[in-house]
Amino acid sequence: MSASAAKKKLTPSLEDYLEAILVLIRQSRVARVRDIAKRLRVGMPSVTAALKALSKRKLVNYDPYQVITLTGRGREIAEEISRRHHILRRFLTDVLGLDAESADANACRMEHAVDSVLLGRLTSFAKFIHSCPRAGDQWVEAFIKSCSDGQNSDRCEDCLDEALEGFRKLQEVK
Amino acid sequence: MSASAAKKKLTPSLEDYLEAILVLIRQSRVARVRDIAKRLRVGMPSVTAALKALSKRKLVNYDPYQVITLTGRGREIAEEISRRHHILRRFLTDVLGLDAESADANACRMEHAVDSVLLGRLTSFAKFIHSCPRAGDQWVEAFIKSCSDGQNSDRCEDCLDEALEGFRKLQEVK
DNA sequence: GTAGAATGTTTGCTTTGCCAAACTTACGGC
DNA sequence: GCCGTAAGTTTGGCAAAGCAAACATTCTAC
Repeated sequence: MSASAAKKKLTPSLEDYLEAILVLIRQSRVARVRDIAKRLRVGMPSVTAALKALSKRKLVNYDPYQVITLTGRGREIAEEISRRHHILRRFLTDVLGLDAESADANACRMEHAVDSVLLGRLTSFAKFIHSCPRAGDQWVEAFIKSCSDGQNSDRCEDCLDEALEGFRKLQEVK
Repeated sequence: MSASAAKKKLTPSLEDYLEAILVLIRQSRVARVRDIAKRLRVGMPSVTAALKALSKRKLVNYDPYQVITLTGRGREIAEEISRRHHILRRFLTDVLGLDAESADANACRMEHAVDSVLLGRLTSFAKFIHSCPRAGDQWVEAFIKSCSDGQNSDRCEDCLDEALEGFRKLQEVK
């Protein structure tokens, strides 16, 4: 009904632009068309078009040839997207043991696909692993090692011993 | 340079069509335009267009008004996509404890975003959890419970005891 | 302070994906 | 066997996203 300019849901592409602008501003105080283009691997005309679209939605302040800034709402949204990216990337590196580059590339694509429930679960799971006595950092490392070793767990017993010892200490404390 | 019709990478949209066709064929032996449209929540003209595109790539056998079948290559690709979907959905339900509907919706969107390395990690991780003495099914259940309980781990000690007992048995066996 | 390079924008075109309306084909009931 | 409806297709249109080439502006180096 109301064809108002503002609040419709963003496309993945526009989300990418918004996120890129935020990152560049954080990095170097300003976002330039050239840098946005390079970062997203698109041509400058595409950036201009995107800026107009974002401007129409009141998410960036855009005047031709002028400095690009985010509006309040634009910054909010960009930060939400950035947060998603960050959570995903951390999960991929810290839990699944992907290398930084691969994690970032996957996070970049996944950030438009996961809903907030799933995102919450990923966060909880990472926290749970970290704090649960049955798991913990060494346990995650054992998993990651088992991946790069090709096959798994020759050292399952050592790991178990380690865990047992940890547990005993934990129980003695109480 | 060869502008050959066949092997270019599929768009997410075409992947969806291919997967839908496979699912419908599995379900009821034939795929009809109507059912594909309903499944993907698009209009029938979109389906016709997609079928032509897939036909041009030799992934489906398409003649107007005729029965739709997959070619060998088409089936291969469709099964690969279906496999991705399945792995993702299982991870989301079995490890992160999402409900079936939410898991499916997320898997549906994620299947176009994750690369094969990540997919492999998800598989390995699920297997690792399942078979590692420090984790196992009860451990996963404890996580999922901690999610629905709002906050976590009153019963951390019980869980620990359980784990300890399991370990002792395991070590006695050897 | 001005010319050339760098940056940004416009124009016009392409592709992909979707839809509604109009048209065509096929099938089931009589 | 033919007729109407359901299924499928075509046509024409729209929006998003991209690019190259041409044009405009700004900056920088002299």
